[in-house]
Amino acid sequence: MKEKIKRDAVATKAKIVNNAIQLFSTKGFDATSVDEIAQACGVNKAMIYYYYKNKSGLYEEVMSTLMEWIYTQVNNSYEKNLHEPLLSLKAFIDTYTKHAFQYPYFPALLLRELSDSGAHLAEKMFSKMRQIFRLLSQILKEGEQLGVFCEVKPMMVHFMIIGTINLMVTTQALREKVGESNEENLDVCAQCDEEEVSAYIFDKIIKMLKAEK
Amino acid sequence: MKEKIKRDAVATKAKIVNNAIQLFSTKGFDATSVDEIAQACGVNKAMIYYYYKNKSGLYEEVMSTLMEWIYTQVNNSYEKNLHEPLLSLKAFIDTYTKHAFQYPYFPALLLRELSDSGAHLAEKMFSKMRQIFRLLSQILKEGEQLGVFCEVKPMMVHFMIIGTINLMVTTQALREKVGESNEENLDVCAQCDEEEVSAYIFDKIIKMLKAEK
DNA sequence: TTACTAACTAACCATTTAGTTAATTATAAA
DNA sequence: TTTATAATTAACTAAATGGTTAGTTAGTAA
Repeated sequence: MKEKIKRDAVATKAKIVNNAIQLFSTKGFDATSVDEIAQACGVNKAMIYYYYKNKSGLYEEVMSTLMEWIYTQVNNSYEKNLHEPLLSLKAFIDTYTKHAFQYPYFPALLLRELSDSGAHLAEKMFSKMRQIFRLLSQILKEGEQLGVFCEVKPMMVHFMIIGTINLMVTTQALREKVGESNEENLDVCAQCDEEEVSAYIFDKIIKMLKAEK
Repeated sequence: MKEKIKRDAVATKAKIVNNAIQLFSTKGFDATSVDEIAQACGVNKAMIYYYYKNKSGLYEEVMSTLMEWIYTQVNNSYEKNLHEPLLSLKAFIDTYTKHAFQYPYFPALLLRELSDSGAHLAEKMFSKMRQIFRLLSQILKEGEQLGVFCEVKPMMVHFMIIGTINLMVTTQALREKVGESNEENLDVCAQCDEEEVSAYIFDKIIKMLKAEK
């Protein structure tokens, strides 16, 4: 039988990325030290430099991976609802929301990167972003051609969707806290879960997209 | 006559905050060093610790100041358009957009703070955020009562507005770059300026808010 | 003129961090 | 079994950073 594996390059590398995803997407780039990542996955720090050029290299890998995941999921659900703009759009919003709730720090991370004009942003990930946007554009165009949607700026609609999700996800913990004390009658949607957020956004975006007769 | 002032505590403190605003809102918290701030305003580093408890203390001051500014401006334009939901909303969006374009890194900074559940967030600033939200809620409620707007979740509408602005501002440089090369026929709104962004968002939000008959 | 205080400086310290290196061990091919 | 190489480690460096401190001026009130 196979001896117990003491060395496994593939596994080690995977451990590094996974822990890096966890840490970067929880604390951000600067606040996460390489030592910390190494310790988190019980691997010597030098191993990180063995598998990746440097901290930024690892970071790029992390961001690319996360983006790749979104894209794959969004694309899958798109292909399941070909030429059905309403369903496609619903799936798009659902998928993005789900992913955002799973990695709540990702929006902040992304925004940070964008603020630097993509200075440290891997082109690989950058192109994935464009692909996602292209997909939504496609959905909107089809809807328009079928007379279901009115003419819009896809970029704006895209940002309305993911911008709202970003904020809902990011502020969730905060809103829950405020919701508890429930001072005044301010409704901060403290109880809103993933499905509700997704459904509400879809509902409002649809209203916005409704073709004028 | 008065001799030339060689020491001016008020001016020095002001210099520190102003440069800190500039740097923090351009590079973020971690990427900005205290030495850097001191150098930027030609003041000895120790002075920063003389006037502020520590780096975080200065940061809190900066964030509070920025929030205060938005609130004041938003509130002013609100009071100029009392009981005119449409005008109030327009002013709200205009003001927020203007501020965001002026401090393009602020959205990222804010999102970062929110991600930490406001761990490092000064309560002072936190309450300003709630005040801004309360103001929008008020506008929406009035619109509803006057039969101009339909019933909505203010929190969601709020996030749709500022979430979109955030992303438009943050990605501006990037979109301009992509717009130049203009590969494919993707419209990334590369030419959109402050006014256009503001107007488009207003237009779409209004459509979303239109009362059903 | 003296005494006092607020404003300011230069130098330093302790700690953290990204990144390196030289040595060591496991593994698989010869 | 030997050997080459891929994987791994401990220990290190150099630079940067937040924060401190001892001491110095400039302004002011008695």
